[in-house]
Amino acid sequence: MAEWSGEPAYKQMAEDLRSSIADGRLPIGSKLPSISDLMQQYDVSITVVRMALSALRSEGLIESHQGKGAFVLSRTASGGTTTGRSAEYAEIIKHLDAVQERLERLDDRISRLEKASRGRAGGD
Amino acid sequence: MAEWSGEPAYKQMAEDLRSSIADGRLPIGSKLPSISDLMQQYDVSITVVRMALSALRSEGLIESHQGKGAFVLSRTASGGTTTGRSAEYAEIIKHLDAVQERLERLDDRISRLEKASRGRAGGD
DNA sequence: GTCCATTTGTCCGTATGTATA
DNA sequence: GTATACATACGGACAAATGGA
Repeated sequence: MAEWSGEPAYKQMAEDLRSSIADGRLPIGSKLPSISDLMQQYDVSITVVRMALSALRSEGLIESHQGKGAFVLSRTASGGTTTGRSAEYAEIIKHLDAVQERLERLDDRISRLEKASRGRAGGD
Repeated sequence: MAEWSGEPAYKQMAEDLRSSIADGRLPIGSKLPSISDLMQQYDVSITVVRMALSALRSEGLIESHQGKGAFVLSRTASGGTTTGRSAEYAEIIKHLDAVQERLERLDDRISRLEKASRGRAGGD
């Protein structure tokens, strides 16, 4: 994590990943680098990586799956204390956004399966 | 944590503390036992205690302060942030969560189909 | 104000289990 | 069956904040 002071490494790392997600360098649905990769890229221990990912997970930005990896769920975090009453609206939109993205991917995968199924139907 | 199986120790511990908070054995404002105490009471490692507390912290149930301890903030996870007029909001989020869970299950079923499809394609 | 014990925060390393590819 | 990848769990070290002696 090079030299910094003031803020803990895992928070800097979380903020960095948060930025990457927000500006699209890590698009919705994309897979984050593995923990091992992140350890090397940021030159930190596995603990720091896990704490950073854990933070993003509780913010609803990513989700992790055993054996698969961590994937981007949404571009915007639910910061929580946005003082405006429209924060709730934004929160709902965020959730719906994530749902839409996931539906699109599921749609795509089902289409692929259907095509494969049709292809097999005449050949058997 | 004695003998149990099925669920990880930190989740059982979190659930136990969650219950204690919910039913008032750990009133709002009260201080939780220290990490060392919890380690002995539940007979688990410091890691498990920290994971359990971390879970409660992300739920907004407790907050921790260096040198002081961990204190109960709220009795319920969703009740603390949604005050009064946003009951509608909580309702919507609940529905959205249900949708997300159904998406997870669809994801699993599609994955299974894809695996079977790949097996037919390359296995024979 | 200083010293000291307590307590959480941060960070490091490792081992094993389990799901996925 | 092997390799990858995360989940769970263990343990320890030092720093920083707190509070009491």
